[in-house]
Amino acid sequence: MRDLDITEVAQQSGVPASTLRFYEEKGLIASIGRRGLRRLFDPGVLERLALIALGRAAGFSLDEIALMFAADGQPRIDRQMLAAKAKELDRTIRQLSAMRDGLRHAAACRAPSHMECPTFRRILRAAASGTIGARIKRAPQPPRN
Amino acid sequence: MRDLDITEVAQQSGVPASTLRFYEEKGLIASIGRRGLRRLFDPGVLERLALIALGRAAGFSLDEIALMFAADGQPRIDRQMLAAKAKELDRTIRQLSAMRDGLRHAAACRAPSHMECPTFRRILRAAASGTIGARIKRAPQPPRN
DNA sequence: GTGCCACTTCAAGTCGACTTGAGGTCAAGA
DNA sequence: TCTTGACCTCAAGTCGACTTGAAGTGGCAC
Repeated sequence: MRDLDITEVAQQSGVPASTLRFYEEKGLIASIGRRGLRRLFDPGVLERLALIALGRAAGFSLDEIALMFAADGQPRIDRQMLAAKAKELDRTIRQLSAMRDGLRHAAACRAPSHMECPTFRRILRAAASGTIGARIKRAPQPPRN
Repeated sequence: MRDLDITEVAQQSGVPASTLRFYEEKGLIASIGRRGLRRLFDPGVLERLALIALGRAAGFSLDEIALMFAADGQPRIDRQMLAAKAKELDRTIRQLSAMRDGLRHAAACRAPSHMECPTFRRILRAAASGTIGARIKRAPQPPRN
């Protein structure tokens, strides 16, 4: 398979060219040359982009993902790191599940106002004691377009 | 219960004073007066802050949360909106669960490199087809301090 | 040979939710 | 009365992941 220019990579990966340039600048991907000004990429970049997408979806920052690639360019992913992230995700999932159940109840509840619903007030207390004043990081979001 | 000044609200809610000022400016909370320069709040602001924390934890933006309070200051929460958010959360939860399972496997897998593990490659393909090029919103995160 | 146009670089802007800093004010204690 | 120090305002900065805009360049079709 021959080299791909940035537009082809963008098309095949769904990642905008501006993002590819940004990723290159960050050291997440590397171009193997130029045709004129135009960057050329090894087809392997597609797998790499998939790996990056995977990491992002799992909640890793770009900087963390960058660390997962050793100097030789081979992914060198720390199993402890993965386990830790899995645990973190699990905690998040349990929180979100509780929240979802609460929302569902609140949506279905027949109390005239949510403030009169005991379940809602219970959730509220939980939020007040646990989540209040805590920094929030959000879950996957639909594309902007 | 008597009125609280901003420091008391901060202490009792765990929300920094700077954030309280910010929320007031955004119209999420209201002070009921001043003692000198110092803001005074009705104790009910604590419940309101809990409600805001709850909304944030459920993934609502501050602007969305602001809309949930009618002009009279009473929460007027649309049940459809709650149901929609519950559904959205559920989708997120399922995605995160898949990701967690994948991470767990990758962490435990004995293949010499992740790239040689079929399960890992399957997850990778999923990420490539679904998540690649999609905007990400992250899940709850520990406080910064 | 020449024009087009998609690429290039680099700097700056965006978004959301706050935080930080400089300079000002005022209630309360000594 | 005077000092202290915690609050005040308003503007600007931060963080992460990109996007956007202006100005430049070079391969390719004609």
